[in-house]
Amino acid sequence: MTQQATPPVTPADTRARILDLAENLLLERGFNAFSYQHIARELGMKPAAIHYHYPSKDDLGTAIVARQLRRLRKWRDLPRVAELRPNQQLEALFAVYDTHLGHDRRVCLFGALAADFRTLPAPMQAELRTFNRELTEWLAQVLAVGRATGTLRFVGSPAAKAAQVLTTLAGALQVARVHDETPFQVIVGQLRLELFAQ
Amino acid sequence: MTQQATPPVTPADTRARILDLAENLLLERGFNAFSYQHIARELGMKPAAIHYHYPSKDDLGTAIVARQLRRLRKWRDLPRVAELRPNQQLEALFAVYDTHLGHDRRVCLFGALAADFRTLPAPMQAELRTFNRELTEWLAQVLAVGRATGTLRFVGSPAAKAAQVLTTLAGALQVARVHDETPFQVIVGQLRLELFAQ
DNA sequence: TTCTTTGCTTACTTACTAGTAAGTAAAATA
DNA sequence: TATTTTACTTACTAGTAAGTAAGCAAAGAA
Repeated sequence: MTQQATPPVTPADTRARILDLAENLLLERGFNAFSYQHIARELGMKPAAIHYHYPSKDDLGTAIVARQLRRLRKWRDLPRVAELRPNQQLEALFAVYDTHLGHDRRVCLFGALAADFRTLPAPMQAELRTFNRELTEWLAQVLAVGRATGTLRFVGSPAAKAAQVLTTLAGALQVARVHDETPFQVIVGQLRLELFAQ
Repeated sequence: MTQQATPPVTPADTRARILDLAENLLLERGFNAFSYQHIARELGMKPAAIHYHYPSKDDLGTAIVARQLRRLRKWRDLPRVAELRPNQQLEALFAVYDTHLGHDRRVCLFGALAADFRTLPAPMQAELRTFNRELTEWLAQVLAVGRATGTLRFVGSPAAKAAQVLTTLAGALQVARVHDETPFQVIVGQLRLELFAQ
């Protein structure tokens, strides 16, 4: 076997890889069901090495949510997304949730943390609240414009509809985990049927 | 202080009280965030006493879900529920979820277990699948009759709508936990607005 | 070239986890 | 009344959790 030309793992890489692995474990098993040992083993390191980068599990958990919040803001403001018409923006949102299915039926961040919410460190709770609030506000705006321009259809206030749709999407990924992909597709199909005009 | 005339705690009581406490802890903190010690402390007993009644945590967890399944079947078949008209049956379902809010914003069984699903013992997973399936089938029937008799209104298949509504309700309790009661009321209000004809 | 910082490992502590085995007092049964 | 069963406690095992402190090799900076 000749030596593999794998690029060297820089310190910054390690920090990011820890965060990636932790996020994966969080979305697959929940915050209280993964440990520094799980991460360390997959990285071929010792648990203490993880503590070097993220001193406490609180820090690590908070970093995961903070990164997702940064990603949300970035995604939302991407020209590719921001310049779409409302019905296409909604379809783009569905696509994000659909992606989770492909990744071993991972639930979304909110769905992963809501049940264990009271056992989470306070900064993590705060970040998750902000995450959910900003996402809901964004969707409410999308829905409002969509209805005004005739590409989307619903009754009630955009804010209420946005809260309902996001809640349904988070729940749909959970149902997919418990059963299989089918109920997720059925539920999102129902959302499409109701929301898209014509 | 004169002696209190508290009724004696019978063995059967203890078993039920353990199950009650465990269910409470499960719905408040998640399956992986409570231990036999938590239960024992609140009962004024030693953890080993809990093992006497429920040898393993798997047994205890499975017993919780099995009891909820029995309760669902009992509730569903209650004359007080079974003899209602579909729109009233739906309102009765909403009332059950509303009750959770009053109990310290407990999430529902499904919402409590879905995220950690992969870390659950197999028998617990099986019971939860049955629970969710039976509840969905019941609601699908309610919706089908409701639409046929003109008291409920929706597009698409009753099965798809039932899956969507239940998913939304489970998610709404999770949102209530992360924020406060308001989003739950908003979401259920939206469901009422859409489902109840006129 | 020396000094400092970085990114770890080794070795450890404290606390908690599920679970077991043996003993015991009281109640139920024969 | 003697025996067994019930419902525990005490005392333990073995494993895992988060977290810390000290040491160390390599890289970077002075």
